Amino acid sequence: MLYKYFGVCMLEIQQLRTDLKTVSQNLAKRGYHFPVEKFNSLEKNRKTIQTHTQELQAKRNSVSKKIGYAKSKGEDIAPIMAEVANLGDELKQAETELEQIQNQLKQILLEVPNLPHESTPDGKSEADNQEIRRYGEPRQFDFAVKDHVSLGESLGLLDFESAAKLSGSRFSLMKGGLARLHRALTQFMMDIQTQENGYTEVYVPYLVNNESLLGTGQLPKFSEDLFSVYAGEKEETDKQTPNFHLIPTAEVPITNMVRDEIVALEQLPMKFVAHTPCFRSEAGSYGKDTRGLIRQHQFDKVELVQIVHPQQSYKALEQLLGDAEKILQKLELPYRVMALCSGDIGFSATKTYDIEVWLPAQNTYREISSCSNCEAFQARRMQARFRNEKGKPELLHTLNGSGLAVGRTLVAILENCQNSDGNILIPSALQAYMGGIELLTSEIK
RNA sequence: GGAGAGAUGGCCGAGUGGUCGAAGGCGCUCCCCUGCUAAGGGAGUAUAGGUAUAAAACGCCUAUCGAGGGUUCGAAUCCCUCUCUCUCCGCCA
Repeated sequence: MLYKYFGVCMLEIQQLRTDLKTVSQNLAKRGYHFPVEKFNSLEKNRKTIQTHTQELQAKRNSVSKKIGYAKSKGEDIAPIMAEVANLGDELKQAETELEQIQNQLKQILLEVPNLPHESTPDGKSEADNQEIRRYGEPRQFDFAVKDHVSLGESLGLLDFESAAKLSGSRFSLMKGGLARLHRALTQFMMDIQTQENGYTEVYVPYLVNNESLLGTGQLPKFSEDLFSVYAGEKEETDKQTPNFHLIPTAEVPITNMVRDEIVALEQLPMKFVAHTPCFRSEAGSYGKDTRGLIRQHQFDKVELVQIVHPQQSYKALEQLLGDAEKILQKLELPYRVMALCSGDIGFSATKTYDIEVWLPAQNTYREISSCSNCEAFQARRMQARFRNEKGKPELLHTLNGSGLAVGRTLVAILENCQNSDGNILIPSALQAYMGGIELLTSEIK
């Protein structure tokens, strides 16, 4: 296991060793400063210690073989034994040293984000993201628009007070037609993705272990964003390490399906969709989107994951994006597609498109989906491979995207489809999922 | 929760202290043979890391038989802990 660690780093360890300059320059584009000096000195040490350790191991192995051989011939083994008298201690010390240094390297490498793809625009923040296209025209209202909170509350269908009583801030409680609309939306999204876009529906665990989160890149760096779960009654002192974490996105369980697997070429591409709740601590977002359903500790999402041949991943990204867009098109909600800049893409991504839906009450577009190609970044961490054309194991490429965030879609429907009387016109694509109801009012059970 | 059984390469499966990285089979690749088809013969076929190199191939070395520790000159094999799977009993939506 000692030598397995480099499998978990972000890049080929070879690339880091031979072309560190380019790598750190690329990382700088996304605002990450690779600790070059520290890495180099650790690497130098690693090299010396590893060589030394392996020499000692080789010696031990050859001497042990000699002993076995001599013994089988009935020869005296005492002189050979003397030869290796203190080899054991020396070896153990070297192995320990090596392990320590490997661990230090591993710690550094696990926190290194993915390299931005060449097509990812350079930039520092959200402000530098590039608009790719727009769909639909924001509707012109001849009355003062309400935001989704006032709409929901005045209909008596959205109850933040109860949610706060039950759980606290950043939770919500929906009733009647609104709760049904929420359910209808998820069904609608799932049906489109499975029946029209070719995704296979999966039902996944909502509690996952550390390895899974390490695999997709949420750990070790972003543990403060997660909710932890400690099973059963435990002593306080045991509570250091959680048994599970609640998933922040279904990307984690779905993508990890291929962790430590070698899949057959014919199985590619793999396309999965799941509807799950997502749980995020939203640490560090104090004061941001405090009103309404936009930023919650718990929200539902329909998640798309593709596991593909490396040569296909950018084509797959465009396809995945289109699959997510289709939902908004069918719901007739105006949106735009943004290419995130190097400073704004997520830890595991090389390239990310955000879909932003029009919210009239905020008079702006807000993120409703994020579609990313992670190339081999997650696959390397997960040791997720396929057997390529030459029969050799090769790292897969993984992609994920929301198709869509259900709560935010609900917000968009409320705000975009509101009438002057505060009732909501249900998009025609959803009416079948609402038992034919066309207008959302306070009356619906 | 109680009692038992198990985890070995892409797959199946042998292996209870020494030249075992692992028999045999299946699958796969290449070659030969056979006028098709089927069958047969031969060779090859794990992964990762290190070393060397401009880079690679070959070679050499190291690690890996669920995971982690221990015993030993030497562990797939013995001991301990954990995880997972299976069977039976109990409990349970």
